[in-house]
Amino acid sequence: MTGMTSTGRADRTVTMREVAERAGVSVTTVSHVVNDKAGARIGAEARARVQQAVVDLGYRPNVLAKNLVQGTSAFIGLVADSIATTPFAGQIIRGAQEEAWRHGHVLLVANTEADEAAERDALAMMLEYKVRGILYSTWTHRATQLPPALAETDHVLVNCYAPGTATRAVVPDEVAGGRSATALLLAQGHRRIAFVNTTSPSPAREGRLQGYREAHAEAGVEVDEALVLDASPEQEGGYGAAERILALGATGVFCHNDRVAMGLYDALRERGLRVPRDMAVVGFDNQEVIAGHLRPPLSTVALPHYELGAAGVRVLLGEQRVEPGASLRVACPVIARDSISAR
Amino acid sequence: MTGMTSTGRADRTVTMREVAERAGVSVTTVSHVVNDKAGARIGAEARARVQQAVVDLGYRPNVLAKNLVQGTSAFIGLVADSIATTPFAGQIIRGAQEEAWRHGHVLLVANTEADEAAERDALAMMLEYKVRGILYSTWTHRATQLPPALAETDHVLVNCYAPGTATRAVVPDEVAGGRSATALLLAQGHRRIAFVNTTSPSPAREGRLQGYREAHAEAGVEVDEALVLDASPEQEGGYGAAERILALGATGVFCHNDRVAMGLYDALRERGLRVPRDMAVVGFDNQEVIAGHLRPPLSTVALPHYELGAAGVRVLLGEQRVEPGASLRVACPVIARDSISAR
DNA sequence: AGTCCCTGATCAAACGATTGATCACGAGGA
DNA sequence: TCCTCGTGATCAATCGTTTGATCAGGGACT
Repeated sequence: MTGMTSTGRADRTVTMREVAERAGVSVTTVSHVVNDKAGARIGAEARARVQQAVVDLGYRPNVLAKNLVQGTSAFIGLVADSIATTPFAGQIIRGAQEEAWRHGHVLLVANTEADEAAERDALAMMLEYKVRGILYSTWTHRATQLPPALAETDHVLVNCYAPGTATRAVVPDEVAGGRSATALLLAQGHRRIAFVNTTSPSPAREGRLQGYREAHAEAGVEVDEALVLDASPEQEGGYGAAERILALGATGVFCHNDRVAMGLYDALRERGLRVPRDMAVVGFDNQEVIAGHLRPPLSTVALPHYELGAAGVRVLLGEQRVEPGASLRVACPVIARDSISAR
Repeated sequence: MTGMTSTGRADRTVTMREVAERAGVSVTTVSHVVNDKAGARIGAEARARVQQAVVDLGYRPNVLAKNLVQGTSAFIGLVADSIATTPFAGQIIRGAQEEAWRHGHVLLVANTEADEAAERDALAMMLEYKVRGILYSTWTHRATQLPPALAETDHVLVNCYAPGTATRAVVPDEVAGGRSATALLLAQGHRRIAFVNTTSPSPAREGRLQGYREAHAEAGVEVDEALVLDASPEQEGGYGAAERILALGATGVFCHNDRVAMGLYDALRERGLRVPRDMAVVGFDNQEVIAGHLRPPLSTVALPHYELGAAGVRVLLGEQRVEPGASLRVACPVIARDSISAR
């Protein structure tokens, strides 16, 4: 426990008692000084001696001991079904971590890769660490079932929701996002706007479609249902949808996501068509690696992953109120680039 | 501390003493049963009573208390200069987290976004939690300076290194990676292979170039230095390099990364050229969103981010030995797709 | 001189576990 | 009958803090 490591560093851990001895005071006094305890009466001289001893010895308080006696921990658990299969899931973590940090809390992360046993273990571990609460998040926005252990502590759902329960959730506002994306094209004067939706049922599919319709309604433009297509939500889907889109006489396309848009770009280019002159394109997700660097850069709507994580923490800590069973909808910001009007 | 929350869940935390009382035994006995303590003599009957009490009460051991008395914590700190600016930094976290988990440890993550104050805070927090050690990681593979606080505990560098120190590091094997990428093209019979390197000095730049040379040497092919170009390491760089590459009469290109390759694809397509018929292309990074979904899918070399994180943990825990001051080089796997030979 | 009240600091009991030492007791051996 | 030994379980100290209660020693006031 004590001694030198292979790298020659002393790893003796300095305790409060040692500080007290060196400063010639009691541990109580040290505690008071270190924590700047309000209402504690410490003489200027003793205070100085303690502070000196702290730096001399390189004392670091032991948070675990502190937590133990205070009965509170500053841990927040984050369980994710997949940390990094997708680029932006990381942003949820980052948002949660930074927000937790701001409130003096520490994030305990576990990725379960949708493995039920791993999930059970992760939850058990978090409960053993007496977390203040748990954020349960999924990679895609979707409905989910809650593991029973979650009931043992406070919890908030992030990027998912549990229908029919009293659980609070934080999710992206798909409808408003779809509306924004469509409005972007409508504002450029487009009237025949194709929507390449995903084939898989999800809040994103339903929500963005509804947004597409609402935007048309707001602009007083009738929707031609034939313009709404389905395609697999990847480059291949967009590539394959090009033919149909062109046949429909659309002048603008709202793609379910940026990858679909990327595939569509390829297909258009192969036909000698230019974006946005021959076809205006809007994506969804703002997947940095893609959207910002296509030719021309893609207009899109961002999924607020960072904000989802951060808001989740705020809800958990009671900083932001959400009714039991309700979902907090986080706005999806519009990122306008050159794919809708040449500059 | 005790009571009902807004979600109607009891958050009373059950202690070992309560289990002991219900089972009619001492806490010592409970401890022995719960931990399956070898050498402890417990009668079958008492053991059963304890186990029953544990499930009845829903007891969860308090790890913090356990750590305190045992003087060890199961925490490993991971400080990253940027968790999610890049898609794959998340993989380092995932690798570290899962490997830590496998060894019964828990990861404490902090992202500092290259902010020195944040970094100091993060390190302080980790030291206060009495971490077993710290993984210090950077987003790009590069040399770095170590913050002083790192010396207070055991540590390993991940994806970076500190020249002139005794610190151990885990980094990708850039040279071997560059060699593999080039060999892929050489094996297809290409003899004039352009290399679009990055403009910014880095181990990646130097290493991959060296690998490019070594592969040629191994194949007995002379390198025409004119074939080695520099370009900004993004889509734009690849797009802009196309002209020069074509002028050089190259039949294959090794791009510094997948994004460069993506830009090059665009430029080639605009000229009516096909990959790989007219030009074979190899990337680097295996950035999933891009490489797997270009047309045709891009052959590339993967950066082993997951492995870097996992290996970092193993080195820290002494599972894998690395000499002080040395770097463990992790292989970069080749991902062969259709961009080098049509199928 | 006695009382009251600050001020500055210490005492000692927690917190929830682990663990070496100890104990009660009945069986087996001499 | 006495001693030893093995079994099953408990005692009590400990880990590094926090915190309400307590204390010593002066003034200031009556």
